[in-house]
Amino acid sequence: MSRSHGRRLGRAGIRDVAAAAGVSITTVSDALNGKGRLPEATRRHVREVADRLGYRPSAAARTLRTGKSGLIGLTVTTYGEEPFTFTEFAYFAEMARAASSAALARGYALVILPGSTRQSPYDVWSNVALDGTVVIDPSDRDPVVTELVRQGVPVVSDGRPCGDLPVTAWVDNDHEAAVTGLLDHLAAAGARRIGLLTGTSTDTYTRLSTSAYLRWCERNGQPPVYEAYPAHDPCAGAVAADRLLARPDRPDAVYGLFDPNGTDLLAAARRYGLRVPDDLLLVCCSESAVYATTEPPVTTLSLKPGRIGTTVVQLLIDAIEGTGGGRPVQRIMPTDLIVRASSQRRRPQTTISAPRAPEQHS
Amino acid sequence: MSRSHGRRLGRAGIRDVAAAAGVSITTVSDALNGKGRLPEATRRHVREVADRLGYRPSAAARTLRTGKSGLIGLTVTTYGEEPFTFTEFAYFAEMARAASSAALARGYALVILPGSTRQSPYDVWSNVALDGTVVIDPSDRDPVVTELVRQGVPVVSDGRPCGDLPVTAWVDNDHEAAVTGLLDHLAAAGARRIGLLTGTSTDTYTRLSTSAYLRWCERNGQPPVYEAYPAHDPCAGAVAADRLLARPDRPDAVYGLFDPNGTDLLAAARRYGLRVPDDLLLVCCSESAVYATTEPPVTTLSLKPGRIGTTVVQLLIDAIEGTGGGRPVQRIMPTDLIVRASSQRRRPQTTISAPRAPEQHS
DNA sequence: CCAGCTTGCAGAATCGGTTCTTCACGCCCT
DNA sequence: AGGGCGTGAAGAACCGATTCTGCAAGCTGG
Repeated sequence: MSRSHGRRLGRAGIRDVAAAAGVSITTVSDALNGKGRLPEATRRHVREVADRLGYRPSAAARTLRTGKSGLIGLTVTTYGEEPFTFTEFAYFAEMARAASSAALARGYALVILPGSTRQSPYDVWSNVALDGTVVIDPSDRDPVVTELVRQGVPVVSDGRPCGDLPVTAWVDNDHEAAVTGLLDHLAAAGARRIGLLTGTSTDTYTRLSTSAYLRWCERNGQPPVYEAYPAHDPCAGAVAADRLLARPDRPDAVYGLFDPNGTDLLAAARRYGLRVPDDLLLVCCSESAVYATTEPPVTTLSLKPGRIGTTVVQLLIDAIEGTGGGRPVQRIMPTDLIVRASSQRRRPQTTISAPRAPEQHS
Repeated sequence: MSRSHGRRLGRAGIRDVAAAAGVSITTVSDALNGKGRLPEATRRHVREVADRLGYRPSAAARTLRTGKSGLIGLTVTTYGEEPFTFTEFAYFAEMARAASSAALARGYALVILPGSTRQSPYDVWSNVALDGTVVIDPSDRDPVVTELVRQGVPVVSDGRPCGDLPVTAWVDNDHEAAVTGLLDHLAAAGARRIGLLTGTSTDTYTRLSTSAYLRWCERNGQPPVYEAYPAHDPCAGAVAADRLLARPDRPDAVYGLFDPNGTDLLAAARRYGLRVPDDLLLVCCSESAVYATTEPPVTTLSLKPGRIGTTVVQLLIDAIEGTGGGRPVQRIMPTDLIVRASSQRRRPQTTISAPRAPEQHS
């Protein structure tokens, strides 16, 4: 049974299968991969023997030979010490979930990698064979991206690349349209002075959203009222929310760019005795479901991270497999304004009904 | 400059470096890996040439030769169609973040893999070379785990394995102690009849928590009051919360086993005109920061997923590298009851205070 | 002066598949 | 009978590193 190969404990190689089936390794490979010219009988026989031996082809050997690993990198640009500090935790989680799902559906797996790279050629990045990489919020002249592209590895980014970063493709929301639409919505609900809670960092999301706000203010003859804070600091948000509502030119509506802004603003409003939505209209950008059940429920702008994750992966795999046509692609994805009580002057429905009325004796 | 190898666009191999440096490939390998007997001058020279050529060793080749890929699988048992449907979304996200971080710190990367496997030897699982795998909530006789162990791949699980699943090691919370402590806390706050919102599924978390509740009730002479619902259905939770508060033997305190239970119960309490915490004490198990800013803030039981993720990965890498002693290991991790207003009869502090106390992270 | 050790490096086997090339054989057709 | 063709399968190169073995030169000590 055992060949000269001396049977490494528990693993059968292709040579073992070949020997056991009485054929050559070429035949085994062809039979299992559906290639070559083999009668169905031989294929079946080989498959049976392989099954019996519990044969698993070596991923490393296949990758070495074919140059395809079936692995896709996923990385997010980080600001602090931690490999992953997400200001948009729910966003990232959902995006990663969808991306992973889409990749799996096409036979690829996602590898989570750090945003930075050590200079040495022996960091994690070069220790894993990647067919391509997804980069979330790439920074200007990102060294990882530059290096990957130099190596000929396709890179697709979530978020427009800053500067002249040479990504293969990118996907992003239409942030300007989203902010404009949202401000129009608030204005239609009666807002006269809309404030903004924004960030101090220079990523494209913050930049585009803020400039869209400023332009909207200009077009509508409203003086901008905003507070900026370092978005990666969880405590700073609450302070900034407080500051915004403490201003002498207190806004009568606020849009918060980041996920926790909604609860922070709600808390700040309570402290100042402001009723939402009566005294203050509220919208924030969030993927979190909790805003459906806050008191009052808060209108949110969803960036649809699931759709983004799926699209990013599709584009990347298309590029990897050469299915994508070839030229660089950019795709703009729609956002979704989920209107709830916090942004409507006149509450749609004040009587509270139970999901299943407990007593229905009328 | 170019050798017989015909310079594949953009990639330099070890042979190219050897040729350019005027040494053998053995010397290049040894110099770059700090092995062999080489004078520092030669090492430096080789490193410089390698840098100049932008040499990156092939991960596939190294993996094939050494048998180590530096890759760790991460998988979660799923219940529905989706590769990832998390009832405990925040839990999983934080756990994965910490696990990824810990792995990266030790030179490994995490690969996200589906919970199931297609029968064929050609699914994603066998297409990637794994040094080990982390399994979250493995089900009874999980085929993936069984197969991996058969292949000699170390497997560490988050959550006690059901049945006689042969994992290398596992990590879990002390769910019984957590529930008992939490119920004691509620009783100390004045609760006379504590209700439970639990799940219908049979995973160990649900099982252990529920049985701890039942035993506590028995010990304390309180009749159990609970409602169970399919935890993977987001809507069912709100209905179950409502049902629990609609019962004739309405509890004066409730513990919810799942993350959304807090907001659901808060909403249900509002519908029935119950004030929290005056008429109803509330605790739920959650990793979400939103409960710090709800009205009122809700006491939560944190399972400390960050710590679990870190520990799981440490144990796994120890097993991979043989550092771990060898024998199977199980580790019980503490939980953390974050006491807020919802579980204290007498509100600790009603006056308006500074924005928000920095919440303890992980 | 030479055995014996150390130092510095090269050769070649090896990991386990994929795939290109070759080849034997049987059959059909002329 | 023999050339051409189609079929089934084997041989061997190859992917790009790691690593074991070997060997020449230089040095030391008896």
